[in-house]
Amino acid sequence: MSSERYDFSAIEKKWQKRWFADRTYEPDLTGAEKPFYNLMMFPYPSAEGLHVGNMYAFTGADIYGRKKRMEGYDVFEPIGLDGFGIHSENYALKIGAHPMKQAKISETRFYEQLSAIGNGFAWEEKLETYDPKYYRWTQWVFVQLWKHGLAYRKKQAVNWCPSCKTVLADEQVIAGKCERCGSEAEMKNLEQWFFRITKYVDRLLANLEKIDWSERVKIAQRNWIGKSEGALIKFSIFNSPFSIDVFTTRPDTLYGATYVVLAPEHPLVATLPIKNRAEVEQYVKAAARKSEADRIAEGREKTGAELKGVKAINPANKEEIPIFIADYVLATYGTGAIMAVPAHDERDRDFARAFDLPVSDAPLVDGRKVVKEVGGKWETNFRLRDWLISRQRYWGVPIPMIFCEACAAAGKGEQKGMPGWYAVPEEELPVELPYVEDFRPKGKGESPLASAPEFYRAKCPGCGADARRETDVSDTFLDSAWYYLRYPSTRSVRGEQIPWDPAITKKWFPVNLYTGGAEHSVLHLLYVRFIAMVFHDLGFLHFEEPFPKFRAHGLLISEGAKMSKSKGNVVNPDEYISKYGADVLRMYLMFLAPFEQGGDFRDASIQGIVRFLERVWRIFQNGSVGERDPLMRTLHRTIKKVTSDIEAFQYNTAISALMILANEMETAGSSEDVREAFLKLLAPFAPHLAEELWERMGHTTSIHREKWPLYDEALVHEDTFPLVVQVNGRRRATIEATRGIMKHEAEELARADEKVGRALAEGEVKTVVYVKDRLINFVMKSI
RNA sequence: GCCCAGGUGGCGGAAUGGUAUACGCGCAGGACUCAAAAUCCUGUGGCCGCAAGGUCUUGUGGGUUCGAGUCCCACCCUGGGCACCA
Repeated sequence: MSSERYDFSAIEKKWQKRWFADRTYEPDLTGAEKPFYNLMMFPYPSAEGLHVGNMYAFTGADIYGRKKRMEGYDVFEPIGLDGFGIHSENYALKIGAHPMKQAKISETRFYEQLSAIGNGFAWEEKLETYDPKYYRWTQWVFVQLWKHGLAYRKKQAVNWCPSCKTVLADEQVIAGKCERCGSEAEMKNLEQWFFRITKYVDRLLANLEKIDWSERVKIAQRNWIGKSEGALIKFSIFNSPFSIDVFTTRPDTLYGATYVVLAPEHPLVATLPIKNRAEVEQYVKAAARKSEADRIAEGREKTGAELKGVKAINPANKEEIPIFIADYVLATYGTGAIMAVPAHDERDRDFARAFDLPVSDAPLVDGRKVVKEVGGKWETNFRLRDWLISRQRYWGVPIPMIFCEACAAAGKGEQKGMPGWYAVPEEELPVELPYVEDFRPKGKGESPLASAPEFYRAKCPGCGADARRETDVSDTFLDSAWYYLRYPSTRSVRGEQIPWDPAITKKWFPVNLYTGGAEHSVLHLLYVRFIAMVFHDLGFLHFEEPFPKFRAHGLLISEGAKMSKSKGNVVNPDEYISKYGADVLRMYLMFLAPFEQGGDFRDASIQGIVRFLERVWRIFQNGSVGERDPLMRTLHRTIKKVTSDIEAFQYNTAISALMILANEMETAGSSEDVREAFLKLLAPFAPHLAEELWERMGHTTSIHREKWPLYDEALVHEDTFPLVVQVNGRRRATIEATRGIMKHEAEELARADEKVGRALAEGEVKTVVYVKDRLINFVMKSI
């Protein structure tokens, strides 16, 4: 018996090096016969390094991919860095570094860490979003949207983060706060670039029914899209040519509408002949100053102002009713005006109470009929708004647009309604982000690039006159909205001339499995679907849903709370990898709870996995027992369980099954066959150890390219089963019985049991329920 | 307020409507050791009992069923998401 120690550190380093040199995880991108694209959300290297939560996510995805590879698929598991954008820039600001230099440092660090976790990454196809070779195509994506009328510029009230000093998309404002830094977002009226995601709203919603995604993520997208069906009803204004269109989902309450409310920003406010103009304008101004957060902080007490001198007419009962403006009505939803029904709507009731308005007790009517009677029109509204792309920051993809004063004055331009604006010609891409010493956000609604004349000076692509480049950069979520399309084409010869190679794309898409965090439900996962639909419609992609199967992993918490630096409970994987090894950490993370559930990281129980892998090591140090094998049935049961558990992302129970098998191998001994099969089952979870023991068994090729074991259904069960005998549903005995016995045989066996006999003697048997190969239940008459 | 997910031993968790508590952690006792660590063995939900055994137990209360952690109804609690969207 050898007593060689399990030197995980040497073993893991050895195999990581060998796999890389042997290109073990590099599929043949052009010739693969059974492509399987196993994609995981790439990390943003914003902080000190990889988070144990990243490792949790990557390991879970990798296990699935490793099994697929062993099932004969050509698995492609790429990795990269989402290193452009506010998160990386904020980190650079915090540590006083320049983001362009810091990116290189973070890159080295992240790639080192990502190498150490033992995933089957296809390193040759890695990409970084801040690489001009990559963002050249991000700009190209922008240009395509522009050319097809899906990118436009518009002045409107937008979210502004006073700390990040930039505008934000609606999706990046969480409960009134900036998604990145947590500052309260303000509203500002600014001219910005938008993507017309709302054009795709119907498909974004309808396709959710067709894709296999974690249900909670689908629900989040549905809520965010916020479809509601209702009616558009016209309220004319007494003695006036004007009228107000309102949107309501409850036309059946029309008789109870006792006043009308406009959003403070509603255009009619300026037009109507209002008597108390000064008072109204004061309210409009006050409302404009308020941030979302302010409004929430006020406890939603209703404020507003009556528009004196005008009255609206309820089209149902022809009554004259007052008109108000109030900030509880949003300018950006519906028509920016509502009919108020204080009897049926809580918000209207609150407002009516604050302003002492009468509440009507008019009964409900048939909504369909009343809409017809008053000449209303059925309409569907969505809460989803267009995607705000501009950011007044430095560290991002420059928006590839040029504005020409001369053309604007002459009304010339590339797109209707956008005089003076031209896309940078595609052959001139990328518009490279220049190194700028003072990259800090300025807070004046302009990017730092607006202070760099050598950057913004350009010639107009239309007329050749001196013109000015757009100086804002694009939202980071644009970088990640198409990255998955680039991976397989990064090394393609044609990848120099086109963003994604059509032949390779046809072969590898759509992505077979996408794994990532649920926190991106309405951010990344919505944008990426939108961009895919656009390129599908433009004929560049053969699919419109990029990820037919998506699984959200659970959240890994620590000490009962979400890991965060301020709480000081962030777990760094490095120390665990150096102390226990990547295989132990991988298995520990996967063992603590179901993958889709997440769990609490406690190092106390990591010892169980340490013991397990050391036991496995020990088993393989001892010789095998030869041909006759007592473990065949346990083995086949384990193969079945591990196979189906991996498919269902239930890695915790798969590991438990492996433990049971290993325990039996240690006590009963195991043959070569059992050992080989065991190592294969272990390989996705502990790839280094499995590979090492595989080699020591005399194999010269990688276990990760071996065939996944198959089970024999006939061997999954024992010949006997424990027959549970119940009397009135209470267990009285357990008898070893032959599988497949008939009811009368089981009954005979059961009656022969002394305790059962005693229980049956107490009454008369009414019925006997027999569940094959499981239990028999005597139901007594007395009950 | 609305929408999800969940509530099971001291802890993480396991259970196609069919032996609740698999697997692991922890704990207790034992073996090995001069000793410790490591390892191995045994035990480990509560209550009653010397024991055999009995009995109760999956957030609470009802229901369906021969049989409910699992299905139905009501409620309580925790975590997450959305939130003045008409």
